[in-house]
Amino acid sequence: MPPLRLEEFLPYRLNVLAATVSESLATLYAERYGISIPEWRVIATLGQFERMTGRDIASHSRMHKTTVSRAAAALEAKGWIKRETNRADLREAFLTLKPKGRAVYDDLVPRATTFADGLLDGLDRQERAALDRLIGHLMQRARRGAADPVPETARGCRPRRSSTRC
Amino acid sequence: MPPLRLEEFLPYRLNVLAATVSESLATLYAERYGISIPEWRVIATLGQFERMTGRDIASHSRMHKTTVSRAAAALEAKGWIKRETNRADLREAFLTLKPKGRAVYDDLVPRATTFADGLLDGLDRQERAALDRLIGHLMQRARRGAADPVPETARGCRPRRSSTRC
DNA sequence: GTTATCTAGTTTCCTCGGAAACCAAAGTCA
DNA sequence: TGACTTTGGTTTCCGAGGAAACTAGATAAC
Repeated sequence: MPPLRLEEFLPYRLNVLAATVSESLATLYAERYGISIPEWRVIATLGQFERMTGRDIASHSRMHKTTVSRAAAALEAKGWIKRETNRADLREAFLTLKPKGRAVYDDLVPRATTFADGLLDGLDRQERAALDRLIGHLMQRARRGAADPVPETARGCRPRRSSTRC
Repeated sequence: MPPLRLEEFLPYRLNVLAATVSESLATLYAERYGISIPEWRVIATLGQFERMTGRDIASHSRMHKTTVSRAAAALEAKGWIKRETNRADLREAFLTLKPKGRAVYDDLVPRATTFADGLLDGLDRQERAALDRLIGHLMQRARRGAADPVPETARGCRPRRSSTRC
């Protein structure tokens, strides 16, 4: 049996890549405003949609609801976002950016965009399109549990854990 | 200024992709042997190189040395790996798989390979080659700090943290 | 040779964030 | 109406792992 070469193993490579990119990008958020990535994601989501409940932010940004809850609490404490209880459903609250939060968003977005552009630098249109499609493809496969033959009954409560993946 | 669409933001997509893939794959390791990903990486590295020091495992698998230390301790406690102090340098120890560890490796490798193949399923040769090159390209750009114009002096001690990235 | 620096590896401390429990408000069904 | 369930959100608890401190051995400088 040929040994597995870890450095060529796709899940491993994807993970190292994502970690490297994130590490580099997190520096940008952290060193300018001292915000965490969950906080950035909440800001980014609110910047994009104006007004959202925690539940919707969680589903759109693919974060755990507790993560969103904590990030939102931190942002509210800083006075960057506003929380308004929904009169029609008292369980939930609409979150919106306050001017200070909007200012942070407006400052970070071009930097984030520049960063992402830097990653793509040197790739032509076809390659960028290919990247786009490939990520979509892999995402879809990964979501379907890839090659796992696990019956439906065993699904639905995957163990979540670990930041160092693969 | 156009708002940033988080779901199209490359670092975010890479991170969600890596997280999804890892989550799915981690199930495979965990449900068969109850091992963590750091443990898997140590096993995979030793399966590939036979005999390595903790330092080398850390650098090859891109894990923090404390993570390797703990994973190795756990594997040693299970009797899956053997630790032999290097007589020529008493600080370090060579790690090797013991038969039980080798058996786990031999069982997991084909499953991991099948999983990775499942991700690539439906892609032709060109697309697979493109994926390979694109990951390499992005990796290289990300490592160079992408588009950050930060002077050299400020580098070298990036803040590390957070598993939910971007 | 002795002192200072460096390095492999472990341990301690602390933060992050997921799981599970929990709370309060809806929704459902009799 | 009242029990049971479901859902948005928070809190409590705990495990993972990075930072920093530490140990012990190696290397360099003098």
